Amino acid sequence: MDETDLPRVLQRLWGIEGPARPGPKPAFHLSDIGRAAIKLADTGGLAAVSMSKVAAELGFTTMSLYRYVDAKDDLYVVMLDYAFGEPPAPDPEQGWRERITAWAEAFRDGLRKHPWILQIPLTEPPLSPHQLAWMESALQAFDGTPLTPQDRLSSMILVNIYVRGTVQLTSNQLAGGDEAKAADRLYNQRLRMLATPDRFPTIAAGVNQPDAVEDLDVDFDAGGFHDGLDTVLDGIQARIDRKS
Amino acid sequence: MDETDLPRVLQRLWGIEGPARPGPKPAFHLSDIGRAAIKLADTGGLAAVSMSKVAAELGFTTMSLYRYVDAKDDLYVVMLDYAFGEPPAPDPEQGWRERITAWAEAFRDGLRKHPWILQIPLTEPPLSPHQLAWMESALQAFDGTPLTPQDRLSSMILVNIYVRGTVQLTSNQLAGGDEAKAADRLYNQRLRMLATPDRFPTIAAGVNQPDAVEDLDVDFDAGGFHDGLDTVLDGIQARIDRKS
DNA sequence: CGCACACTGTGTGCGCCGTACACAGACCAT
DNA sequence: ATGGTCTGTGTACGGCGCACACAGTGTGCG
Repeated sequence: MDETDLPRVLQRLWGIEGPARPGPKPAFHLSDIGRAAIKLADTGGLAAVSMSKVAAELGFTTMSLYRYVDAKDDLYVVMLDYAFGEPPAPDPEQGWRERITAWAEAFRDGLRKHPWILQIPLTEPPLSPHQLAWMESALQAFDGTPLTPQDRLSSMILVNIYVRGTVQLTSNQLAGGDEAKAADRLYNQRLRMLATPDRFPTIAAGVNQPDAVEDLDVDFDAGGFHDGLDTVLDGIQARIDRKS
Repeated sequence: MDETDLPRVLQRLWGIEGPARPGPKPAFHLSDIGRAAIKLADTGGLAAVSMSKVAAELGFTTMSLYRYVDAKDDLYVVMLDYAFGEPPAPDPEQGWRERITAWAEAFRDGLRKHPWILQIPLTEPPLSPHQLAWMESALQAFDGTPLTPQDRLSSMILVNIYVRGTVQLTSNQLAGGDEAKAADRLYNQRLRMLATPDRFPTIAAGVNQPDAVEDLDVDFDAGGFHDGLDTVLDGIQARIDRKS
């Protein structure tokens, strides 16, 4: 029940600080670490984030970071919290479907902007300030529906999972346009070669059909994201209908 | 178009081997590497899988692995392929919904058995033999529906994403029963502490309501998995209804 | 007012990682 | 038989996360 049972990083992220203490004042702040690490990850991927690189970015030594962060995993927590920033405010004049769609788009945009987020192994449920803010924002989208709090939570998780999954599938080749199209063509070509009709009849039928030129993945970048999202939302709609 | 444009690991996984060549015979096989690595990962997580550990498990030197695998990432490909094994055969007497449900359960069980799978950063679309077999199995579940091949692919991806997401959320605390319940209680307790009603009214309302004892995550272990899956399938059902 | 001491950032060093590269021996095509 | 290629091995390098000892700093207490 005491707030001290929180991990130290979370305490610091929430601004829960003990009273003034003896010793020199800290030379920088957790947010500096977060900013530096995010900058590195945005340009070089998560692999480019190391304690020494972050420290060098700040102009300090590697070990100095450990005064702010207990371990590398804590650094990830900090990065996640600062990378998301503030969620969009739900528009009370819209329906739940438009609201959660807007939330999903904002979430997707955030993940596209910081693709390394999906490489971070998620070990704990979200508890940092901005993560809770996004959670709150998603839950508010279901205001006015007959869904129970538990239902709203499940629905939010469903949309969350959907966005994470689709972005992960499409962000493999992060460059848009031509490069993605080429990768897609290569994949279909390889599928056509490997998925022989005897062992993989359905795949072969899908990939060899003459009407659609190319399949898979890339479509999620265009309208595919909304198509899939609509499918998920249709499922939630069915749950709503059942309640009322 | 030539099969040689495949990555070497995939060639080997598919059994595409060149003709007999001079030089000593290989002392072991890709499958040995896969088995050893999976054994290590099952007991110690993905972090316990290193080139040297896998080599030691086989009784060879670290560098010998590089005769079979070009880099660490290739090792992951091998592990994935052998970890999944053969997918369940779709029962032709069942409807699409039961078939895809059975597939999702089998997939979930596989992920639960090898939790490290979700820690592997997926960099390429699936092309290994067993992965294609699972893909084929899922697509066959939609036989008899009016869905186009593209629709079936999207639907499969949707279910795939759902299973991956839910298992990832629940496998944080892998031990079942008491431990998971304790972690859930702790999480709710922390939420209650941090999600103040002024800034997080909806979260607070959900977590403070008196009727349900605890929320989140754990429910996915029990019936929650099927609830969420049914929601997704309801969405696919809506798509089917629209087609016919 | 001064001082004890908790706390700051620093330096050194350890063990582990992935893997590049040179090498000696094993084996098949000729 | 033998040439050439592939095998597994040994050594080495740079980078990683982090434990630990250290000197300097600044506050609260006597």
